[in-house]
Amino acid sequence: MIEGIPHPWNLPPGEAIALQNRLAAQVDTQTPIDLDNLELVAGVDVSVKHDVSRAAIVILTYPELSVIEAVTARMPTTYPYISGLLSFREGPVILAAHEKLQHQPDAYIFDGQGIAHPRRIGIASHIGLWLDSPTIGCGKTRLVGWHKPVGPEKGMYQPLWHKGEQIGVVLRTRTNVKPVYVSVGHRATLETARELVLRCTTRYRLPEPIRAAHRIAGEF
DNA sequence: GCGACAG
DNA sequence: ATCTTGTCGC
Repeated sequence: MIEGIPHPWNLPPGEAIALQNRLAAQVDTQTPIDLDNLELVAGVDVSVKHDVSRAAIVILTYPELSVIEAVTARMPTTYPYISGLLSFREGPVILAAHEKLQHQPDAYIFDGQGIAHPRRIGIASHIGLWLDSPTIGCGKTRLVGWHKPVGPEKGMYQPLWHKGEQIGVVLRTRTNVKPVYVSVGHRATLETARELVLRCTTRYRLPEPIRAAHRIAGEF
């Protein structure tokens, strides 16, 4: 049972923040993702052009990382971009795309944060709760938190801290290339989240599921 | 008041 | 996110 879900998405900032504070308590950061029996991984991304949001969800086999399904959805962009409230802007179009999915992935990797968020409920956590599924946040830049310098080689990482707690890791996915921000979305542990992101990364900075989703979300 | 601020 | 070409470095 998940209290507070479903809920409306077009909430004024003040109410959106109050909702986040209620939902954050229900995010599961203790259940490991079963990497040994993982078969399908999904990548989620949204592009916005001329007030039209386009979401893409791509399903890849694991560990081969071959794309076997890709769905998209588009709708007018209504909610403004407000730092900390990204899920209210991109959530609806992501869920619309999700309804078209034929396969059921074992885990989703989002372009954005999980609990590495001021109220511990970034877009990956919020959508993870809504779908009651394992999700991981993998952002290209930092929203909140601080960290020591990350070693230069692929696989090295540093804890990401915020208000005395570890909210994620800053992970080097490619040697000598700017690291990414990995955090638990929902129904995952930080260790399994970091491991999956790394295992889904080949020769580029971003993990394949996100690259594939980004590519498709940006198409015409 | 000043600076920060996912996509 | 989006506006936008070439260019430096491994």
